[in-house]
Amino acid sequence: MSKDRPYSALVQRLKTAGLRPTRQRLALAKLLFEPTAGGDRHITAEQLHAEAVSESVRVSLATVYNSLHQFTEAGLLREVVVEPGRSYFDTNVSDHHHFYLEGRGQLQDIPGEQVQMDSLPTPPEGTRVARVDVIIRLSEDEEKAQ
Amino acid sequence: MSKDRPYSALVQRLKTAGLRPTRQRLALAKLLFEPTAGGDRHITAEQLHAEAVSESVRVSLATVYNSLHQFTEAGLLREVVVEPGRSYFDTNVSDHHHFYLEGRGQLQDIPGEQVQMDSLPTPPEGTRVARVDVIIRLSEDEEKAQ
DNA sequence: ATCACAAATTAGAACTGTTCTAATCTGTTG
DNA sequence: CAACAGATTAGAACAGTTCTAATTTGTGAT
Repeated sequence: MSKDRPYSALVQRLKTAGLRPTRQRLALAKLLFEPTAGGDRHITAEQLHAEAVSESVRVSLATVYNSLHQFTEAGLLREVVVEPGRSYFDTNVSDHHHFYLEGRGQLQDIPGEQVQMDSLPTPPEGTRVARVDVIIRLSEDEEKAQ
Repeated sequence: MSKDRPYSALVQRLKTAGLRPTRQRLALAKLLFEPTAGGDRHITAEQLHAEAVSESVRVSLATVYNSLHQFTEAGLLREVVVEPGRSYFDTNVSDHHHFYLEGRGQLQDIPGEQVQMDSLPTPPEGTRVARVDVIIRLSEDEEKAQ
């Protein structure tokens, strides 16, 4: 009875998204949405899989990919593309943008308000804006001068 | 004598970039920077290779990749990442941003002035801004309503 | 509880775009 | 035109992701 109490919020979240709360999805959701050290996460499929394995959650890489895409479709995650051949998934689905630290392959949220753009151009005929991505690419600052 | 006259500008451009003007590089540069129907290009390595082959330019895919990267390093091209597992190369290296038509995988330039952002956030300690990428993702507009 | 079935998971193969390797060829300089 | 660094090449290798077909699991009805 008390055994599955702590999961009930996540179970609900999955059900609402139309996803059966399986052992694997639950475990992944827990890793994604209940990080020990609070804050939003930016994680790749392989990282998440490694994390799951290291916490003795038995789940295949294929399921990690499936789940990440399902969560994304359900609006629980957002996919961020910053380098070719690797997708990041962001647990922060609110309106915001990113710093990307090129050397480290590290993403960091920028709160939405901190990037304001006036005058978005009007999209071409027959299209509408689906999303605006702003990526501020950072380099490690070698020069400590001044 | 007059035979290689038309190439001299490109030859010069390659030399200036520290690249030997080989047959392959010259042919690729021609395809990239002298498009028949003017305007800037957004092209992937495989597209460029296909184009070269279809114009009977004998060049390997490896060389296309090498050249694209060398051109990029030399500042003749700019790499644009909009979807995982595929890199686009943009012949427009001036300060500007992009529309990306998701369905078609098509990129389109937005002149720099048309996207103005006030208040760029200050980058984290020890880093500096290398570049700012703005990608306006578009969907095909199904609804013609109103 | 148990059944029946759709849905989910799985291992591993397959696939895609890219990079690497080691052999061959080519542009440049003297 | 010789010599050699630099460039090109085919094909293998690689990384990340998706697919496939067999197996397992969650759910709703009984």
